[in-house]
Amino acid sequence: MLIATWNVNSIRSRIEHVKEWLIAKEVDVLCLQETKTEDQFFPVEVFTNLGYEVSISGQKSYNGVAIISKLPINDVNIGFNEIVSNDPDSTTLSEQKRIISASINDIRIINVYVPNGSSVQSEKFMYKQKWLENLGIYLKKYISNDSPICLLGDFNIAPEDKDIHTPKNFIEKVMATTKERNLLKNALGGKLEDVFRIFEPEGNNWTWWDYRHSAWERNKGWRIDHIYLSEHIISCSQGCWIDREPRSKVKPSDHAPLVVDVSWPPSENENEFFL
DNA sequence: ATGGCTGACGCTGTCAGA
Repeated sequence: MLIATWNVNSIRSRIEHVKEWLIAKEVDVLCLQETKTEDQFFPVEVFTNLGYEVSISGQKSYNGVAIISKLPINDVNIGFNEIVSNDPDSTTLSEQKRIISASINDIRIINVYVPNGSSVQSEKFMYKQKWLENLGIYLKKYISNDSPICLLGDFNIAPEDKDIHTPKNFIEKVMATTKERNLLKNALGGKLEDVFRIFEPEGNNWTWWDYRHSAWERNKGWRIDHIYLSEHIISCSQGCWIDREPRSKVKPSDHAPLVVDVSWPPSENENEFFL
């Protein structure tokens, strides 16, 4: 089972890239961020024609998340409200369309587009911090249920210095601050693991290259898109990789897709082994 | 080399992203 995340920077601008990629790579579940369109304009039929189901939460111009799945999509949650209902911030934090989750193949797939934060002095950085705190409350509900969880998306955070091409240029800058790194770590509750780092423990792996300064040509990137798995699935993961091919195209998204391969559900024999 | 691209909106500029 292949599960992927991709910030496409406008689904309507990127539809041909996404379609070609899905056909070529045979991904089962694709989570998109920055779709940048209202639900009524999302090109749903492109995906249903390929045999996928689609769940979307979009808005005009900014943000927007979607789940595209070959397997049935059940029990969809949009925004924070349904899960974090007692927090007054959760309503405000749900106005920007940045989180959608669903049950697919008995895995809780949680697709997030974490706010960028702009700069550490800005209001937007406060918003990012509140958003991450709310994500922690949201995740706690599923973690306490003992649900298999796949949390994935654009986190707009480099978890470690080795996730930045030139870390000395970005010390305590947005996406690299101790504050947001700790907020993300706390939100994960010690229960979700960054699966890419299991297979690629060294540095020099990027998922985002700035459009400016020929960052792609010079391979100056950041690793800000991640997939986090709960212990149920982490033991079933067969590989995790960044697919750089779509980033090399003409008029690309500034992000590349990140893919995880999981053997799920675990086979009977594997269950016996764990018993 | 990180203020120097890209997309949306809607109009020839402005906002936001990261």
